[in-house]
Amino acid sequence: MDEASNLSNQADDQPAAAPATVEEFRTRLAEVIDDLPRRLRQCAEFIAANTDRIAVSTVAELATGADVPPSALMRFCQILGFSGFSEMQRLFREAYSPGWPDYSTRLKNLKEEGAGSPSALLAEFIEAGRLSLEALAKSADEAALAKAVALLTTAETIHVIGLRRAFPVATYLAYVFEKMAVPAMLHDGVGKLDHRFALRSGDALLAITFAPYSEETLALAQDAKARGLPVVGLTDHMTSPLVRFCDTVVTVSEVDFGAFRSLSATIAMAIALAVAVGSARG
Amino acid sequence: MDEASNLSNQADDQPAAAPATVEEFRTRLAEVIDDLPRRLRQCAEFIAANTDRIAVSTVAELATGADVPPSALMRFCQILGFSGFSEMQRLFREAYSPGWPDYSTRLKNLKEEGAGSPSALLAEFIEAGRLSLEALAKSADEAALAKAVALLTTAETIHVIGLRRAFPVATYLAYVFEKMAVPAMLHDGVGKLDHRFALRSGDALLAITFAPYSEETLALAQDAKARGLPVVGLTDHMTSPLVRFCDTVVTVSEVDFGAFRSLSATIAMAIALAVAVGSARG
DNA sequence: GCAGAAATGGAATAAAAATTCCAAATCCGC
DNA sequence: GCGGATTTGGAATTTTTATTCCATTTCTGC
Repeated sequence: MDEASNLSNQADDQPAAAPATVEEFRTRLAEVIDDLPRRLRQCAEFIAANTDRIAVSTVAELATGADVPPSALMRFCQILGFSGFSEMQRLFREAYSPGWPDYSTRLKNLKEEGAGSPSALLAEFIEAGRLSLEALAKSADEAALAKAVALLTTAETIHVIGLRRAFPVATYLAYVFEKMAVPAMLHDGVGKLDHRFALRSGDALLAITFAPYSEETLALAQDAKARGLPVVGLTDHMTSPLVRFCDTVVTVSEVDFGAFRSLSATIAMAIALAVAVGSARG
Repeated sequence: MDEASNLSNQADDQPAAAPATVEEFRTRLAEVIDDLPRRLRQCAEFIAANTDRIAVSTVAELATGADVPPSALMRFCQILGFSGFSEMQRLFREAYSPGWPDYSTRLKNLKEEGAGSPSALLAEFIEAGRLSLEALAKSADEAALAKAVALLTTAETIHVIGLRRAFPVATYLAYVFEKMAVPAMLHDGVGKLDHRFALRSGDALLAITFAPYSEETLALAQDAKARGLPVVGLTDHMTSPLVRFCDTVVTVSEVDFGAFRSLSATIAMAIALAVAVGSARG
């Protein structure tokens, strides 16, 4: 085929499937950006840095911004698989979510529904989650996190335990490890089996517990410690009883609303830990 | 002055100052909405409820949405003080701020700071969580949430299902229901038992799934629906396959970073739902 | 530095959108 | 229910915007 002889690996010899989501769009953009001629790369770079303006701009405006003629921008849209600019813009217009009314106004509105209404509760939990995340951003102990990653990276199997309120965190960790092909075992307490003998030399334990601390979690951590296995703790405070069984402790404090916590910060910390371990293991 | 004798207090006798900010716009809208003839009021109401779409829609689209002819919408823009629709749209296009993060820039920064450093990852997940929570605050559908609460409040036993990525959410819901003494059953898929016959008349199902949607969750929802039980869905998009089996759907979209999502917004929504149901049941 | 291929800029054209205008319908005070 | 004023719907018009096309320039391999 003669059309196949031009350029190298991208889509001008195929029917060209247009990205259907913003995510696909970004992937496609990243794929092509490196082997694009000068003007088209200018388009790509400008678009990558101003994706948010596609929905509300005209071809001419974007072309001016990228400092290219409109026709170059049109060609760029087609290379990405769209029939033209309009089709690309439609994607962003549909995906668009408004930047206003701004967050605090909207929270106020939600709360005005009346105390105890579902909307008001939602607003409270959103707020609690956000405060927790902000607190974590300020207080995270980078050294402890780095050490935890190091310990878990060299482990053969990672054992994860977290019960009651910590259980969702443990299950999410198990999910992420699974996806990243890291050997991991979730200790879920089904059938009151503690599976303590599944912890073998060379393994490590990642224990998660918050006040009021679970007996079972503490017991497993103690056992692992006694057998000389590395133990990483994820808990709420340095005074937690878990601390004394751990080689490294990562603390996360959640702002709670009523009797329940949002878990936002805890989960953010947990994924960061898991993904860092997954990447380090290759 | 004869022009001054028509209508009462609004601007058709003045040179008509167009609102210069979104806030002024809202004030003006509130001022005029009450003494507007039928069609124009329809415009005003639709615009008030969909202000966020002005920046990304055409006259025809908005007119269709408000169920008025385009000319009515034009007149409406002029009553508000704009020369026409375009001028009004410009206000919103300029005020617009992006609803999604600028990934390419961020990913670049991350690479420069040393890819996958645990702290950098943590910062990313914190940011993703924060954005998700803000997006939830802006986009939450209060009516759907209220309806979901109502359905679950009258149910005898609440059945909760959510697998894979949704599993942490399901377990947290189960935990909250347990703490609030709400009869609930978590369908966890242990032993590949689907426990579908545990759903009895008078019960309700709360199904949680995100793309790529779990077969098992969809199957259970379908089964419940077929048997006439109320089904509440918690999913990522109105186009989710779960939607067609549900009586009410609550959607939450998470900003993801890399392949993983923070779950912050989803969990905030889930707790709000659970606590609202728990309180309503007394 | 030459031939062929690819890329580019800008003018021409097509498509889509906004805006105006006016005849018909509706409302309102008497 | 009559006459004047207001409101309405939709077709016609104008303006803006997207898209195509092609002559000119710039690369690339020899």
